[in-house]
Order: sequence, then C-alpha cells, then structure tokens
Amino acid sequence: MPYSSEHKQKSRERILQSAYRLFSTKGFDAVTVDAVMQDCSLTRGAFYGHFTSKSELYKEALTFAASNSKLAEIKPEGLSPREWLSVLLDGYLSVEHVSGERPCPLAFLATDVVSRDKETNKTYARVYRRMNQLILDYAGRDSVRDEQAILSLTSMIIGAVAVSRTLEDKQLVQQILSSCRQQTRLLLGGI
Amino acid sequence: MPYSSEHKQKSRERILQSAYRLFSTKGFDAVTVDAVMQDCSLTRGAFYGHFTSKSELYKEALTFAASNSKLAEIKPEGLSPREWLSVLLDGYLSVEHVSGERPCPLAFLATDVVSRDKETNKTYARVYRRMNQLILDYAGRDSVRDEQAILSLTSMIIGAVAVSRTLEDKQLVQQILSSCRQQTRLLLGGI
DNA sequence: ATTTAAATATGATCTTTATCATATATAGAT
DNA sequence: ATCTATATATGATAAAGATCATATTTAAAT
Repeated sequence: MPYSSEHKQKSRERILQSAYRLFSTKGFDAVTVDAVMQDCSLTRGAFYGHFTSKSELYKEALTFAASNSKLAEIKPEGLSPREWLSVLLDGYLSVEHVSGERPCPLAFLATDVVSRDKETNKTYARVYRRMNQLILDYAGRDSVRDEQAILSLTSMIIGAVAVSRTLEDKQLVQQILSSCRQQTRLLLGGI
Repeated sequence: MPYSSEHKQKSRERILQSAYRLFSTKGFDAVTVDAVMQDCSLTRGAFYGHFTSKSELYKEALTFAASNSKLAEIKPEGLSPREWLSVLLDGYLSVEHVSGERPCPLAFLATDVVSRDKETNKTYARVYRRMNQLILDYAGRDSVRDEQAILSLTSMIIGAVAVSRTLEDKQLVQQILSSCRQQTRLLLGGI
C-alpha cells in the first residue's frame, strides 16, 4: 500500500477545511472545485478520489464545519454550565467569529442551503437542532416553554452573525453584536 | 415612438418582480437570465434593453424588493404607532411571509450578498438601516440606548425568517416564529 | 396606410467549470 | 531494488449560461 495510511484522510480534511472556508465566504457557486483544491495545494484531479461531486463536498463541508465549529470545540473548564453558556454566546457574538475564517455554518449558508438538495437541507436542519439542544442543555432547562424561548435566542444570534457578515461598517457590527450580547442575558434571565 | 410610453417601464417592473422572486428563492447563481425572462414571458434578448448585466439586475431587484416589501407597503389605519408595530412584527414573523413569494430581502439574500460587489453591499446596508429606523420610529423612541436595543430585535426577526426558510419541518417553523413573536413583545416592553 | 424608432426575439459566440480519461508519482510490501 | 495499489496530476470533453449581433415586431406619429 502506497502512502502512509493516514495520508488520504489528511488530504480529505485539508480539502474540507478549504472548502468550508471558501464556501462560507463566497457561497456555493462562486467557489470552483479548482479553487478549493488550489487552496489546499492539490489539483482538481485528486478531488474525485475523495468526493463524487461538488455537491457532495458541500454537504460534507457543512457537516465538518458543524463538528469543528467554535461552539462545539471549546470545552468548559471549572465553569458552571450557565457560565459556560455565557462564554459561548459572547464568543459567538464576537467580531472574531463574524469576520473569522470558520464562522458558524448556520449563519453563513442559510440562503445557499434553501436551493440545494434535500440531503443538504437535512444536514442543515440537523446542525440547527443540535445547536438549540446544546444551548438548552447548558441553560439547564428542558421544559417545552424554555425550549421555545431558546428558539428566539438562536434566531437572534444567527441573524446577528449573518447580517454582520454583510456589513462593512465595523462600528455598526460592534453595536449589533453588543446589543445581542445584552439581549441574550435578558432572555436567559427569564429561563 | 413605438409602444405606449409606459410599456418599457412596465416590462422593467415585470422583470424585477420575477427576478426578485427567483433570486430570493434560489439565490443568484441558480437563476439564469433566461429563467427570469421566461418567468415574465419575455426572452433573453429583451433583457439587455433593460439592464446591462445580471449583476445590475440583482442590485435593482434588491432595491425594488425593499421598497415593495410588506414592511414598507402596509400603512397604519387608526392604529397607534405601537399597535402598528405590533401588526408589522406579527406579519413579518408569519408563515405567510416566510413561505411567500416576496420575502424580506434582508433575510433571504444575506449569504448571497457577501460575495457580490460593493454596490450590492451598500444597497443591502441601506435597506438594513432603513428597516431599523422604521421600527425605531414606530416604537416611538430614539435614544441611543433604544437604537441599540432595536438592533437585537431586527437580528432576531431576520434570523428567524432566514432560518425558517431553510427548514422543512413546518411545526418547527411555527415554533420559531411564535417564540420570536413573544420575544419581540418582551423586548419592546423594555423600550 | 406608411414610416420609424423603440422594444422584443432569435441565433450565435465565447467563457467558465464540472467531470472524466489517462498519466505519473508515492511509499509500503516483497 | 522492484513491484504495485493508491494518491495525485494533467489534459480533454462537454454542457451551461452570459452576453452580443442581428432580425423582427410593435404602435405612435405623420
């Protein structure tokens, strides 16, 4: 067997990483297979050894991003779930997140996802539900009532990030994020 | 002069109408010039008599949608600004809006807009600011504090509509919208 | 009725890009 | 060292779609 056994796996991850970064910045169509492969220093030929099509790549990149997002990555350390949730929300509602290279896929692919295939849609929905569940868990409640309240919270933070991403005015972005940080506290206070 | 004087103007509006409907449903790239023209029973040749390019069409459609949106269209009648705002928000956060053919461009083009040209970006930002201002006016306040609070409100409703659009699960969509309707009330209560 | 400029339609062209077919490089196993 | 399956690269194909060049239709003005 040629190449070390992890080689292909590593390539695959590099492709996914590049793909997500590019997709989330430019959207599906504006990103070519060539561009993705060049971004991770491979060539288009190799691509089809990893994925059967660009569409499949998109789905995989979405899933990949979800499991490697900031939200999923950082782990609580000596913090109560509530405190941890606080940290999490502030991170989500930060300039770094908004203008970073690995933004939340929920915020960045929303429009794009509508038009794509059922599979992609389902993936998106799965990621969305997971996010709500995660926050609900941290908030430490699970009544139907609280579950409902969380939905408006996630709408807010996803909306904030999505809109902020489009705006050039950095000051305005700061204001949006700051406003949402405050609001999330008020909202969680009622839960 | 051939054709009635309003003819071209009417064609132009038909094109914009079709364009917006299609763009907001499928995104920029998934919509071809041909498709837009067929949608309004014209042919691609005629297109370039109205717009210089597909990109220009996109910008114009965005502006067009903003000035013809539900939000801008309906006028208060015997209602106080506050009551009116209530009606407005409920309309925005309704299934009809989410699954309708003329959804808010802020929610539906967010991802798409990032990658497009500066002009489009500016148009989007203008529409966004106008929306915030409008709500602030109806809310009847204009302190910096309130202005900030509104930003989280609009984030929430835009996010809710954008996400809802992607979800197949109608019940979940209902819950999201309902949750946000409640939250907007709480939020406005504090203003 | 004719004329005519504006509006629309039709048939290329030309570029972009996904995907495929084929060739080459890689490094474990012998 | 050589062999070989796997991974990657290169060049080709083909389809889609934006834009253009040219033809045709329209209805106001004479």
